Amino acid sequence: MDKKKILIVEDEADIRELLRYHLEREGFDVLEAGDGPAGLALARTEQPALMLLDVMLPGMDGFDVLRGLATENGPLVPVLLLTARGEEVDRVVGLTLGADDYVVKPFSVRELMLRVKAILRRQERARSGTVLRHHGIALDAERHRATVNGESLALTATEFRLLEDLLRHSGAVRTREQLLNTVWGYSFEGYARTVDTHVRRLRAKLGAAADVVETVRGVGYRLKED
Amino acid sequence: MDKKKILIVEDEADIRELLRYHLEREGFDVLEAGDGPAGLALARTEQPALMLLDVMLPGMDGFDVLRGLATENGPLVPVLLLTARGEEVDRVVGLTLGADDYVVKPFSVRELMLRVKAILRRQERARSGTVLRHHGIALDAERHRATVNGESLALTATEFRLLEDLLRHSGAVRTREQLLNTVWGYSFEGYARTVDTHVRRLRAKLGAAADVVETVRGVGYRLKED
DNA sequence: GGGGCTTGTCACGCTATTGTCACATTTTCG
DNA sequence: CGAAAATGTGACAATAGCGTGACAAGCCCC
Repeated sequence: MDKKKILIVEDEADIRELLRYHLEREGFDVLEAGDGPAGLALARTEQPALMLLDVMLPGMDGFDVLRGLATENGPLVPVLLLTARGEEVDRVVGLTLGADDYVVKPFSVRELMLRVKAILRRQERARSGTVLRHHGIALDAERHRATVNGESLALTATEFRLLEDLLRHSGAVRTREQLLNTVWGYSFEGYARTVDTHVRRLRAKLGAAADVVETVRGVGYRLKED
Repeated sequence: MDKKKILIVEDEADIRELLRYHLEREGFDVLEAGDGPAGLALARTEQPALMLLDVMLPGMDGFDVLRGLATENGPLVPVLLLTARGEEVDRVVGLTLGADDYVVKPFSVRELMLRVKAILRRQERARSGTVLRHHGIALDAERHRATVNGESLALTATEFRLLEDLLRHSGAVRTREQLLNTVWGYSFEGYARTVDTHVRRLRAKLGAAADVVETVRGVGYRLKED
């Protein structure tokens, strides 16, 4: 549940490979389908966060897939269309059918990634309130501001993300592994006890509220329950 | 600075000439581009009040230009599309991509002028009263004017959009990625630290208010809270 | 064609941040 | 009680991140 799933529906294996490579580098979980029916099935069962859908598919084409995903309020899954240059008709039908965006082949991978992230961010924004609170601690992710009983904390970027993760799971124990994955990122290859040091620094800055961050011996850390 | 700038992107010189003549007669400042890339460049640097964009361009077509202007909140510049007769499909895509209106070729000059003025009026109305204020900084998006404590700032187009974005999200941290997406557009392929340079230039021009633009180390930039 | 303006990139230098280690302290459990 | 395991602590060297000055390319206007 940590990594977001992205589904690629595309008949050319080279392109799937290319996309998979870049998406995984960005930390996404990648699913692939080589034709329409397989894509539809995966979209239904896996409920990916986004689907990259080629329009030109043998047999069942991209639009058919889009129609298959249709519900009363748009497709079941957000869709980014991959269309061929000059096929203006494609763009129209696609957007009419509820696709979120499209890119024209041959596309710039960089731009594609930006659009993917923009769609996901839009999705995210729609459902997250921004201020997390717990035991006198308040953290506003958007403003990047954290306070204890109203007093502002001067946290570094890493400390901030650490506190944010703990707050998002307040009450639950977070293992060092989990913290490394979410706070430092999956690609971080380092000593698990680095976490300890940052917890210490965080506690120091929390001052009076330092004991809100509890150590669960043999497991990890958590925020004190109510 | 009084006259509004209008950019024409059109490959046929006759039509450019015709449009220029009538637009100047109406008191507009006219810029011209004969192809997509030149048009994009001018739109970015000159920030015209409106762009007349031909859909059928050799090489990079009108839609590509529109997409090049795309940011997270619509095109960088208002666009009126010039499409060929009967290509209704075009206009759907265009409007979906954020164009404000379209005119079918061959068009009546009179009608075109009316539409141009209509868009500008709409823009005016939508943006009037949209004076963003924060810590002594005032930014009037409509007239492209920014002041600090009443004193006018001589900002370039990019600096202006940067300040505008920060003001629209005042207090919130904007990452370099986000700034690149909204200020420069998705199709910008460049160095993230370009942002730093523009922040520096902006700060220099802000003079005494320079410290209103805060650096959030490891994250991005934001405007100081109240 | 030249001068001025804007823009994007780069290299350099400085500093806060960061990851790691060695050692101290606490807890667990035989 | 004492050893082993787990965590806290202080120190430190490397470096990531940022500010700054400089510069070349592109474009306008004259």
